[in-house]
Amino acid sequence: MAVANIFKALGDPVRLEIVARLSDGSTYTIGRLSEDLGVSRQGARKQIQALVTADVIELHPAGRETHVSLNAASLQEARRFITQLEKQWDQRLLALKQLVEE
Amino acid sequence: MAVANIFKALGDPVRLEIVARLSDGSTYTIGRLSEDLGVSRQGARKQIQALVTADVIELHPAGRETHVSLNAASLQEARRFITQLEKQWDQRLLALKQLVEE
DNA sequence: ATTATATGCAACTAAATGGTTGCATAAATT
DNA sequence: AATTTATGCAACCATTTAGTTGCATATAAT
Repeated sequence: MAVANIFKALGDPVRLEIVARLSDGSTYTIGRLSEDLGVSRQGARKQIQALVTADVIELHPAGRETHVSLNAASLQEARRFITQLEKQWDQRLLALKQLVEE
Repeated sequence: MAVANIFKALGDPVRLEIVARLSDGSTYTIGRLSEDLGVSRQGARKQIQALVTADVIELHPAGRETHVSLNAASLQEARRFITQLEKQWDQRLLALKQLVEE
């Protein structure tokens, strides 16, 4: 289950906050992004790295700073997975309803 | 970020498999559900408990067995969260595109 | 009553996780 | 050239996690 890695990456308050910030499309440097997360810069950096490893965000070095951006494809994959589960669920409910109405 | 707990619950292969099975709407006992997951019954039971704690599934005791069912509301919450992020992302892309076209 | 089944509970282990601090270094600024 | 800034790397620590095994217990079947 490759998508489990994406969910896992989203399953931490600090990492989810990072992703939420990036989803506004702005460009952040690692330093900027690390502010106000309630952890040290290096603590934030580790979570950023976790998101990179899970392919949820990307790093783009530029001079002495590094820009961070979202990989929207991962979000999409996660959403599609859930949508698929919900679809099965809804179909089951429909089948049950029809059974009762007979 | 309450939704982080749901993502965390989905962020493990065994747990995600459990959720995927339950999404077909069938009723499983804990024992049935624990089969073929590649871990011991107690190992599976711990993951089931983790999903219960995260409010992703529910247990319904019945005699000597316990039935397990999905809480579709949690899935929906997770999906809606991602959808919201994607929305912001898409709006940003649109704004950038318009900027270029000027 | 005995046996089989479904489940629960507890102790234990190894590895992963989330966080820290300290120091190093490359790039930009003065 | 000296300083400031942005970042990286490594060691360390406490807690959580994912898994195990062993034993207990309540319900159902024979």
